Amino acid sequence: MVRPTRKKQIPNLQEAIKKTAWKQIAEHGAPALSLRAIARELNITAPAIYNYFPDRDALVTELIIDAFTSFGDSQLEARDSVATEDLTGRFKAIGIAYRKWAHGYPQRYQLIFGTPIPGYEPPVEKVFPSSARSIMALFSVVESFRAAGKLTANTYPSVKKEYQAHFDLWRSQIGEVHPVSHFVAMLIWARVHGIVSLEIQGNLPPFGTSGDDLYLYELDSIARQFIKD
Amino acid sequence: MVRPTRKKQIPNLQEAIKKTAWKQIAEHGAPALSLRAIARELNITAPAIYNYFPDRDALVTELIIDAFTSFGDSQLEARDSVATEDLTGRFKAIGIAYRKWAHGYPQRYQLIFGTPIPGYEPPVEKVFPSSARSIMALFSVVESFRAAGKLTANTYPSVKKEYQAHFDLWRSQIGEVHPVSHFVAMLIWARVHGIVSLEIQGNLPPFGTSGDDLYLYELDSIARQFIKD
DNA sequence: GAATTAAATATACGCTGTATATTTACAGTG
DNA sequence: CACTGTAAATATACAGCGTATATTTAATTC
Repeated sequence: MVRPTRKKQIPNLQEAIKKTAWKQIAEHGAPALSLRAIARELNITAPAIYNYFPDRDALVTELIIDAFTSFGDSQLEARDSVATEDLTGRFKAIGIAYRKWAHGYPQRYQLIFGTPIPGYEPPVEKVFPSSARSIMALFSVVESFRAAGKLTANTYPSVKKEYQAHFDLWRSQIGEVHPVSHFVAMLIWARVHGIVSLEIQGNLPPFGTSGDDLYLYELDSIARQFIKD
Repeated sequence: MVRPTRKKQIPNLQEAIKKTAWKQIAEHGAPALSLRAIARELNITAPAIYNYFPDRDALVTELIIDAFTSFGDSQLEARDSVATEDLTGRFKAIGIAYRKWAHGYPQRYQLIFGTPIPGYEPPVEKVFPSSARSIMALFSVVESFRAAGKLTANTYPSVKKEYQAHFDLWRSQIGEVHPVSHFVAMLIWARVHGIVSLEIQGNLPPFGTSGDDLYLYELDSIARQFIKD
C-alpha cells in the first residue's frame, strides 16, 4: 500500500504536524524536535512531511510565528484588561503577563528568544510581523506615557544610520512612536528579558532569591525611573 | 596501520581536541560542534576522542569551564585595573568588560549563558566553581559599596527556603556577601545580561539603536539607582 | 473513461554520536 | 633480550537524523 485511502488519512495533516511538533517540544524540548519522530507519532513516513513544509526550518519558522502570536495575544489582552486611562496599571499588567507567559510556555519562550534549534536561523521578513505585534503592547503604553507628558526620560541616543531602515520598518509596523518612547521601551524590554531569560534557563534559582520578588522589584524600579506620577 | 608511531602522533591530544573544538565553534557556531569533524581535522578517527573524553557532553563541559575561566579572568582583570578606593570606577570597568568580552567571544557567551548544544545539560557541580568565580567580581564590588555605606538599597526579599542550600553554596564560594549585596548584584547582572544577550542573538539592532548607547545608558541607570555619591 | 495531479511510500545518501572488538606501540619485568 | 600487560589507536557497526529522488496510487478533472 503506497497511499492509504482518504478515510484512513489524518484530516488537516498540516495542523496535525504542527500540533505534534508542539507536543514533542513541550515534552522533550525544542532541540529534540525531529521530523522522523513526528512522522512516527502520526504513523506516516518522514518524507511525507515535505508535502506540507519544504524543510525542517520552514516548520520551525511556522512554530515561531505561532509562538509570537500566542505571546502577542497575551500581551495585548493584558494591556486591554486595564482601563485606557490607568497607564501605570497597564504597564504592570503587561509586565506581569510577560513573565507569566514565559513561565507557562518556557519552551516557546526559548524558541522565540533563545536559539535552541541547531542550525536554524529565523528568516526575519517572515517572523517580523508577528514579533513586532507581540512587543507592540509595551511600545504603545510607553508612547501613551510620553504623550501624556509622564515620561521622565527626554534624551535618547540617535538612531544609527545603518539601522535606520530597520527603525523605519518598526515604526511602520507599530505605528507612530516617538524615538524616546522607542528607546525607553527597548530598555524596559531588555530588563524584563534579562530576568526572565535567566530564570527560564535555570540560572537564577541558584542565587537563592525567588524570581517573583526579583521581578516585582524590577518592575517597580522601571516605573520609578521612567514614569512621573 | 592500526596505531601510528609516537613520532607521528599529536602531542597533548587532549588539548588539541579542545583547541580544534574552539576553532570550529568560532567558525561555525556551537551547535555545529561535531566529534567527527574534530577528528577529521586532526586526522584521527572519531572514537579516538573517547580516550580523552567519555562523551561529547564531557567535552562541552570542559569547554564551558574554559569559557567561564576566560570570562572570569576578564572580569577580575577589569576590576583590579582600577584603584580599590574608586568603587564607581571599578563598577564601570567590569560593566564595560562584560560586554566587551561577550562581543569578543559571542559563541562562548552563547555557550555559557544560552543553550546552543542540542541535548546538553551542564552538570552544575562541575561548572559551579568557574561560574561563581566569574561573577565574583561584580559581587565583590557591590559588597564593597555596601560596606562603605554607599548602597541605596536596604530592603531585599528573603531567601526562599528551597533555595537556601544554593544560596549558602554561593556564599561559601564567593566569600561573605551581605544578602542585600547579593540581591543587588543579581539585579545588575540580569540587566546587563538582558541587553547583551539580545545583542548577541541579533534581536537588538532591528530596533534601530546601537548597543553602545543603550548599554552605557543602562550602566548609568544602575549607578544612579543603587549607588550613593 | 482517460489523463492529470497530488499525496503518500520506498529507497538511499551522508551525516551524527557512540558501543564493541581488534590491533599494535610502548613500558615494565624476568 | 624476550615476554607480557596496558594504553591508545583503528576498524566496524548500529541507530538515529534531515532530506533528495523515484515510484506508486488515490482523487480530481476534462
